[in-house]
Amino acid sequence: MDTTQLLKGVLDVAVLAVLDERDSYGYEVVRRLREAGLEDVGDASVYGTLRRLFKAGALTSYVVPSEEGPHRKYYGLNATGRTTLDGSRATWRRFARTMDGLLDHTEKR
Amino acid sequence: MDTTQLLKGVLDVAVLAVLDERDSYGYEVVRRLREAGLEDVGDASVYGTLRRLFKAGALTSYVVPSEEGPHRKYYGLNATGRTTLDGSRATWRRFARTMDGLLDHTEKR
DNA sequence: GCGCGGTACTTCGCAATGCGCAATAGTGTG
DNA sequence: CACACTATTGCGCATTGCGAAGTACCGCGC
Repeated sequence: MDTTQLLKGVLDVAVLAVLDERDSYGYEVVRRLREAGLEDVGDASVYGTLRRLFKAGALTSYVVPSEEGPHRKYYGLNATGRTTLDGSRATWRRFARTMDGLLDHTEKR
Repeated sequence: MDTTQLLKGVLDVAVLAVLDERDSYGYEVVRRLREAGLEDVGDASVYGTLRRLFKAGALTSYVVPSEEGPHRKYYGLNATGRTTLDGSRATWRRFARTMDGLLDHTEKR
């Protein structure tokens, strides 16, 4: 089953959530999301989302040269990002409950 | 808060769910979805979704001339539609629980 | 009869966003 | 050296929800 369309609009919150736990860089965010259960998430989507959120002013960014490989571009939440996260989390919960209600209500007995 | 992106990929299931309860036509589907809590759903989206689902072979369709207004194009689930609904419902639940887990896990204390 | 509001559907084109793919580049392993 | 893994960027595509406009049919009040 394809979850691509379900991810729309949710990837933002998901990325903000893992960054709220601790600063991270693209490649690692992908791994953490997949470990959390979002196994089908594409790497290009995450990188794109990070850039978008940064451009929207929700994230800070700093490059950390690594001696174990290529450099890493770390991202972290700023005040705006935390506010966005709180709002999006609430929106998600309202929405998810609405959908649950709709699907439960009509489910065959 | 904008739920447009959240609707992506979910409108299908929502429409299938209300049609599973009983046959309906576009205009009424919109009303029923809004009453169920999806208040921001656009009418063009629903009409589009109905056409898409019909084209995909999940729906039956029959026109009922109405003496109380314009004709109504009724849609109903066929076997394929019910199978699709069952699958999508399960997919939604798995996905929603994954997201809930991710958001709970990282929520501020 | 005429305008108005509500019902009901279609078509058009746009905007947002997730993704595949290719390119670049550094590191360590066989 | 070829290869795999890490790490990022850019390009272009597909999907899909939506706004706007147009068509059309109905009953109601004036």
